[in-house]
Parts: sequence; C-alpha cells; structure tokens
Amino acid sequence: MCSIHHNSPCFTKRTGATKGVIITSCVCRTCNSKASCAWSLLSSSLLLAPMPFPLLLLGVHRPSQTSDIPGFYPLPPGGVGQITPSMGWFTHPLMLGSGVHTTGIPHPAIVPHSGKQEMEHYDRNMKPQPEPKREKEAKKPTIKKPLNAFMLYMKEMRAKVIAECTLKESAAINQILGRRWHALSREEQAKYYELARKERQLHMQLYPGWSARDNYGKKKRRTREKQQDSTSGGKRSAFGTYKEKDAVPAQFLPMEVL
DNA sequence: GACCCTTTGAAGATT
DNA sequence: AATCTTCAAAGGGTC
Repeated sequence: MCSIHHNSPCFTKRTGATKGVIITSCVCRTCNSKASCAWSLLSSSLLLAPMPFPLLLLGVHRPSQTSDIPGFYPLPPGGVGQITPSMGWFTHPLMLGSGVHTTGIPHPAIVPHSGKQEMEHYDRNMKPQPEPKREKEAKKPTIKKPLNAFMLYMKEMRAKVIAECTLKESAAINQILGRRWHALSREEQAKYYELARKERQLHMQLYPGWSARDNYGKKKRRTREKQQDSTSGGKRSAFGTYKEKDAVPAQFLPMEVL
C-alpha cells in the first residue's frame, strides 16, 4: 500500500527476468511508486465499505448485524463458533468440502492432506467420495492458501473462457485468462483485489497460527531445472511475453487481446 | 497416480 | 531491502 494512496491496491509488476526468473516488485497503482505489498489487510476503511459482489461470488451472506468488522464474517468474542449455516457460510460449493476448522467450522481452505486431488470433493460439484478414504485423509487436514485476486478471477471466468474457446487445457485457458486480466480496468480488477483481501482476512481470523510455510514441501516438485528451462525461453508471461511454442492459437484468443 | 504446464499474486525464504 | 521460491486453481498431458 502506498503511504499516500491508501485505497490504491498495489499489484505485482513484472519487471524482467534474470536467469529465467522473473523479478517482481510491488507498486502503487496510483502513483506508481514502489511500496510494500501488504496493502492493508488491516485497512479498516475498506472493511467498512459495503460488501462488493465478490462475497456474493463466494456465497457468503453479509450479515446484517453489526460486528467489529462490518460487512465481513462476524467473529463473536468466543471466536467463530457462532457462525451458523444459516448465514450462508455453507452454501457455496467451496464450502461443501470436508474441511473443518478446529472450531468445528468447515472451511474451503481446509482439505485433507496429500495433494490437489483432494480438492475435488468440495470444488467439483460435490463428487461423492468413498467414505473410508475420506476418513483416512481427514486425519491430517491441510489448510490451503487463500486465493489471490487473479485466482478468484480465474475461478469465476474459467467456465466462460472454456465455453468461448472450446479449449479445455488449463495451461492454455490460463494464458487467456492472464491476458484478459491485464485487459481489465482497474475498477474491475479492484473488485477482485478486495475480495482477495477479505479472503485473506477471513483466513487470518479462522486460522490465526497458520502460515503459508505450513504447506511448503507438500507438493513434491520435480527438478527445478526443468522449470527454469521452461521459463528461460519464454519467461513468466511478463505482460504478454509468452513462449512461442506454447502460445495460444490466435483463433482461440478473445478479440480484445488480438 | 503424481507431477507438469500456465497464469498472477501473496508471502515465506534467502541473499 | 531486494531477490528468489512456493503455492494457491484447473484439467489435459506426460511419465
């Protein structure tokens, strides 16, 4: 957050690549000055704002009652234990998984440990899972990272892009979504930044001791070299720079990026 | 069946 | 402080 433009969401700007690695820096969207990335998890001004559509996207009702954090998930003095299904917390597909907070409150960020496959049962139209396996995996739940603005955007727009382009491969879809993301106006992007910020805040409140580090190493990665090779030629998209061999065919690209 | 690919953003780790 | 790394989602492809 820029110290001057408090309401200006920062964004990560790709500034180039060294040895195949993209350098990132965070700048204020308004004055373009380099700034800290923590654009105000604690910014009460935004918390006081009316709930934007993104929370509707999540299926989380905005409680009408007041709370310490108006417009956001109320946290009673005792914690989150008073959040009830009637508040809509459980109505979103994301909320229908087996993830259960230590308080007993289910949350999409909690999934049984062992990889992305486990995500299916809360995010893919509630595919029924064999019960014994679920119980087995539920022993060691993993609290996932909250989604960032772009991830939320992807989640919302993926189906639309698939329908438009008849593509199914996620890598290609994501390239298109990346370009469309950059084509969004700041106002449009701001909606997702705010949703992401609230997601992070909720996550912090539900899992105060959680750290992104907790999930480090849970995905086994193959040799880093291969990844660097793949990025050195085309790098990490740096505002439109793509590997030619992986470029999305022009006929699949939306008009606005052609 | 685990990981890759591909995207951006957030945050932890390292220099 | 600056830079680097990992992981969030997705699902076809690869090994």
